[in-house]
Amino acid sequence: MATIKDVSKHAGVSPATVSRVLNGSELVVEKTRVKVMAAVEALGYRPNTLARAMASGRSGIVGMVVPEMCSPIHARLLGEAEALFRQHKIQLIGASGHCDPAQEQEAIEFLLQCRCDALILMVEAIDDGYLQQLAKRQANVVLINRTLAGFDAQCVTLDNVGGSQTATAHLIANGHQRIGYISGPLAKQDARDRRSGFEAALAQHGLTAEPDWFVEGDFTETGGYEGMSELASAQLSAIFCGNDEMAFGALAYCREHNIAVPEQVSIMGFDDLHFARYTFPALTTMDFPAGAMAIAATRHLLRTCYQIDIPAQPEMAYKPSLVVRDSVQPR
Amino acid sequence: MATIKDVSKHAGVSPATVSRVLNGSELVVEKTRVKVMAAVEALGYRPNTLARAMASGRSGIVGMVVPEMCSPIHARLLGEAEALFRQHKIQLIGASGHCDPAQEQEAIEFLLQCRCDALILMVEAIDDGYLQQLAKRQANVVLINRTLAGFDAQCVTLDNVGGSQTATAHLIANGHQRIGYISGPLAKQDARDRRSGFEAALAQHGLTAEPDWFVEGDFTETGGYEGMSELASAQLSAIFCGNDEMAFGALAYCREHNIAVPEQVSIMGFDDLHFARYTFPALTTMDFPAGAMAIAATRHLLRTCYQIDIPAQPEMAYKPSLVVRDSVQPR
DNA sequence: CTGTTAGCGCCTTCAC
DNA sequence: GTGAAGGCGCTAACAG
Repeated sequence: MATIKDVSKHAGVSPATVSRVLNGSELVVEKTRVKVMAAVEALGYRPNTLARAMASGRSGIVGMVVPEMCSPIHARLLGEAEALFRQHKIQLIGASGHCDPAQEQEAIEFLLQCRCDALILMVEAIDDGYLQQLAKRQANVVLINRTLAGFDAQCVTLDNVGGSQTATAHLIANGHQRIGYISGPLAKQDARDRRSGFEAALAQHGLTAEPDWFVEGDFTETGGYEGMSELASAQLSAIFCGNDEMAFGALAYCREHNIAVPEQVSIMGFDDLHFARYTFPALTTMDFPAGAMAIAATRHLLRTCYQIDIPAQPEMAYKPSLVVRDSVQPR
Repeated sequence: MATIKDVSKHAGVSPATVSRVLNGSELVVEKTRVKVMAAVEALGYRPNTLARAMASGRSGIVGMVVPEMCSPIHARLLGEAEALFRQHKIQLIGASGHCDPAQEQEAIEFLLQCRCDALILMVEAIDDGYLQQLAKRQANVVLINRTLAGFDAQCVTLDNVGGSQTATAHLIANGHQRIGYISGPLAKQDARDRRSGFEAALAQHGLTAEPDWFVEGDFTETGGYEGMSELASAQLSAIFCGNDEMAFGALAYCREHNIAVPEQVSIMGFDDLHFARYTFPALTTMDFPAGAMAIAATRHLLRTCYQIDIPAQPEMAYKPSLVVRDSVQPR
């Protein structure tokens, strides 16, 4: 593969000049630039990103850690960020943390070794202390769905508590009083937040959270299915699931056991996965604007780390909005 | 950030020795190794992947191009490959080609500039000539879902024709004779293959493909929905959709228009997306073993490119298998 | 076993 | 405007 030296020989100039042309320096006379470009064409030369990064101290690489690359919501985050970064010739590299502190840390260290210019982290298991240390080593860090003392400007957050309250209020407004809750794993902050929003809304309307109507799931369809099976005998009029995937599982359980949704029981999800509109009945849920959040994180970095001039300051705090479909009906 | 030189000074040895220790060379006496490791610890030293790549001519990076990072099947491919590569300390970087020749080429060039050791390509729009050229520049290329003359050993394929035949045969075995087909965009090879498998199976059973019962969709839910609307009046007893997403759309249409599935019309999908089991009725479909295929591609590269000793030669040619659920019933 | 010497391909001062 | 020289951090011969 041709190097900058080959090009310089072919064009009869010095490597430095080739470098200037390639980097758009204005200090090159038109005639030379043409000569150089011709040589580049002729040799099919491609600059070596690695060498460029070494010499300039800037890799043009951004690392991103998500819990699971193949979960729909995380894939969306990755996809949106990648597309936008690539428009600016920046490479996004993704790694998964699997909600495990060791694996999250390993992923981050891995990315750091690649000398990423910046990091976008959606990590849930790793402790604050580590992240605080990290911020000292690498200033360009954006956190998704997590807040950290002293880093407000670098956190793209979703108001899980508020979203959950809105959802619960919608249930209550529809006349539901006996509302069950299938939670995500309480080891996760967002699961805790969504739960507390639920309970806050209940309290606000003079209802109390019955421990028997609560089950801790795992954010998967299977967890939702099993959660529903535990709640089935409690004569509840509505079930709020901590995410859509569990709602899908709950719906599957109901169908298999001839529990009519929404006639016998209303079901509410959270996330508004693409698929939510294709369940039967179509799922009423809260919208998690993952795409917008990924773009916000990306734009923030484009501005602060790459000094690319993007008009407006991206919104960093997001609120889920209610998506009304068919799985919740008035009681 | 500490460099190998800092470590060598701190340990009182040469940089080369530090390098040896870090790379597990056996030519280092235990005492030195301990000294070095202590220095590494003390300084919190992390080798610079970029520099290492430059010096060794091996980046430890594999690039992967998929059509869309956020499509479920492609996210799965990425996720599985990433997980397996990372076990071997190899970084996978993903890019999306969006089924557009220019974008696919751009993605590949981008990856090439990062000096990836190998490439896993799921590209559909780019022409054979380009890939053949590419194979000359970079020997370690694995193609997913595409065959290329002279590169059989590096293609992980799915038998779309055969899978489609199996599916169609299942429909026919269930007494269906008036079978509609909602196809993927015929610009894509897999869409064409699936269609021709369908028609071959029809012919094999003495049936002919009615042009009026065929509609070209776009592999999305919306496309399936619209396709179904076109076919709704044709009195068909079964509809075969080119992929699950279109089947989801078709199911949605039926539900909205009170067409009972499978009583009035059976619906068959293709891919077996995770969600297929959560539709109503649960979707009968063909399994696209994306995870296994990603792992096959990864293992192939681990063997051929990284000389990592993995017991068995991975299977490179996959056949979809029938997944019977509830959306297809005997006529 | 360990240190020394060269680069890997590029960018970036500094002179000219 | 352009060229020469040095160095980014590391590995890979080659000596010893």
